[in-house]
Amino acid sequence: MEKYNFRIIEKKWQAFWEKEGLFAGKDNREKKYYVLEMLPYPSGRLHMGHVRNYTIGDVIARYKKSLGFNVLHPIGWDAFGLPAENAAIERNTHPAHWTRENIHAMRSQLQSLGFSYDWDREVSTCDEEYYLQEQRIFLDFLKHDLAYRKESTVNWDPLEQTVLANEQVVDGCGWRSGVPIEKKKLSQWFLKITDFAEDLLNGLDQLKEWPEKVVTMQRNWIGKSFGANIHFKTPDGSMTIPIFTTCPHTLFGASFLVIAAEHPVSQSLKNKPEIAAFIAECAHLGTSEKALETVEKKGIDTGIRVVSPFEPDREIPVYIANYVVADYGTGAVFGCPAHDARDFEFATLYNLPIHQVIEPLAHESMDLSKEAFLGDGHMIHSQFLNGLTIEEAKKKAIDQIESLSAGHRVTTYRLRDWGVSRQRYWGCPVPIIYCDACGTVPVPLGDLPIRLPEDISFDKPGNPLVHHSTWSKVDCPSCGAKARRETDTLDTFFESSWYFFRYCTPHYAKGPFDAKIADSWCPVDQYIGGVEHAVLHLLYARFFTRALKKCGYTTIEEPFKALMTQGMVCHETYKDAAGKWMFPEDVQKQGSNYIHALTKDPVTAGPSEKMSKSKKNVVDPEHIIQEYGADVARFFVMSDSPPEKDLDWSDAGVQGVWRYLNRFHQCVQNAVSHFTGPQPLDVSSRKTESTHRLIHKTIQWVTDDFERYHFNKAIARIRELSNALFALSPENPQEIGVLRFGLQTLTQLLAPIVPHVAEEIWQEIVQNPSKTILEAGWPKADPALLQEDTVVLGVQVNGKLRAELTIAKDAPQVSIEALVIELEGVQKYLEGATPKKIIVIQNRIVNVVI
RNA sequence: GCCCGCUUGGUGGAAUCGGUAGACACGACAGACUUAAAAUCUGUUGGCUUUACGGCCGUGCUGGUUCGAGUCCGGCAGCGGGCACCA
Repeated sequence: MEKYNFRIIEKKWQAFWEKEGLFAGKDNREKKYYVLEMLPYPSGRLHMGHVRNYTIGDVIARYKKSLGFNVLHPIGWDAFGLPAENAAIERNTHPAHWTRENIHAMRSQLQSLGFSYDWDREVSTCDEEYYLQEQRIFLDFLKHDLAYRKESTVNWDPLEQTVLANEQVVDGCGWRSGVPIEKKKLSQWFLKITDFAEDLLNGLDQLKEWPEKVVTMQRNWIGKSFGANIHFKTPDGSMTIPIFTTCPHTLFGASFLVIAAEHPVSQSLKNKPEIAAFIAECAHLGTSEKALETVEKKGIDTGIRVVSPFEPDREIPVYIANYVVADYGTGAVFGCPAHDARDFEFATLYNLPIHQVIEPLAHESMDLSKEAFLGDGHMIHSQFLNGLTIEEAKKKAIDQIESLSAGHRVTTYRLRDWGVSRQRYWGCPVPIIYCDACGTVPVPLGDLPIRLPEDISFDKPGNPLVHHSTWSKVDCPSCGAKARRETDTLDTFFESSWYFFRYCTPHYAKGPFDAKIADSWCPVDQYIGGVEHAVLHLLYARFFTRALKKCGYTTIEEPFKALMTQGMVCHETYKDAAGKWMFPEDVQKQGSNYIHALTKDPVTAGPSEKMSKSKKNVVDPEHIIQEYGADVARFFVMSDSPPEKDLDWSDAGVQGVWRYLNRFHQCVQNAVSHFTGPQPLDVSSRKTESTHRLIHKTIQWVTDDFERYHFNKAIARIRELSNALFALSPENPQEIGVLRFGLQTLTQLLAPIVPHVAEEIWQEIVQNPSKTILEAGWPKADPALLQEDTVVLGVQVNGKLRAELTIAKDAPQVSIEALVIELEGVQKYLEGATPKKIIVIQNRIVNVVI
């Protein structure tokens, strides 16, 4: 078989589409459709995860275009960030240079995959054009009381004199220095996302086209909870420690109080050496919640004793503990070991009493010598709460606390304000000036953008902006005195929180975007990206949209109407005889064993895992495109798994796709020479009649599957139709009409997935068409041909399949019952008896119960 | 640790509403073509059992609801994602 020349075809059509401007989104037109894939970080080269993400988006974009939508499908670069600085340090290059080279390489890779991007809208967040607008947004947030400054804790590497990301903290030590980290308080910029906590929570109900799991994760992240602030006092009443709890009903089970190391009471005891040492030890834990929660529980008795408002005579100890979150609630909680797992662990460690206050319901089991009881039940050993359910007891306990003036009910959110300050060079500078006389002064709009200096060095530890000899030295815009610039830059999530608006008017200079045009395109109709962004990026973008609305930039509230979270791309892992990871391309398969391609030594294959550089189980998209072409790569990533599930990369599967596309191409080559003049559909034979029906059914199935994004199923249907069409003979005059119609339809159904070869074949079948295949529209199924007049029913006896019955569609129940008991397969089990019951489900199944 | 998912043949997956488990593909095996190989084409392919017809078992494990469970409910195990400075 002659292979089709993808090298020529793909280049040819990519050039044609670009010349014709086929994929330019046209502003202010009806029937808009905005499809967007998550903003990529320019890490250097495209990986398979990108290929999958962008192919899904492109298939949707092309499908919608063929349905006649005015599609907006832009792309850009999340170009600020930590990896550029790491590269600068490790390879002695400049972050800007490294980033721009990466963008250049990745752009040409994207182009070689034939994605239908409107390249005129490309944006890079590190471009002055972009971050100028970002500084403007920041100043507006400041004006509208959405940005403020406060102290917060960071991971500090004492050797490198740098702030570390949680990712850079390994086992409590700096990843480069290996020195135990410390917590350090810094004054930083925050955005008031908590102002919108309730609104962000309520908005989730409108997101009907988001995966339920993402909505749930966001709901839990916002973490609205009802509870109480309760004042514990020292017996002499000289000191009060307020605590927050969502379990006020277990107050009679309290046997200790735990406070965070950062709590003012803890800090006030630093003069005691053992307490100071413990606080210092807690500081090595860093700021990540995971570290706090998984650390071995540890505490130290402060010597302070307090009493609960309900039991003024029972003193309980106050401990400083390493597992208390300082920023949540009041940084202090009471411990009820009988009914909280963490408190139980702590109490067991320090021999603190365990008071049961909930009596389990009959079916629940409890063993307080082994673990806390967390189930449902009724209150006991709790004076006025005895006998109540948990819910009743919560309410009554808080009422009582309020009447004693010992606290009050509160609604809290787990959500904290968003810290956007980063002590790094490669980010958007915060447009603020500090003046000794005037304080914090916003940079006047006319002075924007605050550009990053180019002459920087990473020789010294810390932020190069701080070390720069002149950059931060400015005159105060307000009084003219000597002042200094803010040297912090913005979190890169800031850039990705509004880029989808910028795409609407990517070169707009008067503001972040033209409100009228942006509102006509937004919200994004379909957003596609990794589930790892389920909370942070997506929540920040939802917050930003509300904040921008508050500042008058938009009328939109929810940025993303529908969301799809695609799975990861995985590959088998390989290790050589020495146990070192190996690239798949260096491994050969020999029978059922694997060997080293060069040395022929045996190789052990491990489980399929997410492709990662560290395990070397990566396949470079570039190689696939070189060897098989973009269409094959696109087809494979769409065919093997549903988009939201993980995809296993398989070289054999790729070859299978290559064979299929060649068969398809060959079939068309064999047929086109017979396409002469008008060739009416001849459906007089059984074969052509059933194939004709199959064509229409396939249109229907594929359309339904595309609408639901079940691309792998759509492709299975396409394959089935292909198998039927490849079996027809172009030499047979009776079959040629159906074959021609079938191939034409097949090409249209394939066009969103394999656009290059489809466009080429379209030319050959339609012969000098005036439109591209997408402009020719999407095929429509004839409803009359979708109906079948007979159905095959499964016949069960006691739930087990024993026979089949072919019968007219919608046949009446009585006639089915009569026919079914006569069937040989049923008679065999009936043995002359009458069935107890016959259950008939129309057009599906019959169950004979005996 | 907490929150959220996932688990179906040798492999990826299909089964849309509780109704015939395994569509479609990969791999494997057999055959055709070929001096031969590659490529291509045709056929078989969940497991056990039976000469055959057939029978039994089977959707991570376990218990339940139902005429009927991959699908619903309870418990358990394994794997993955997120946990606020990676993006």
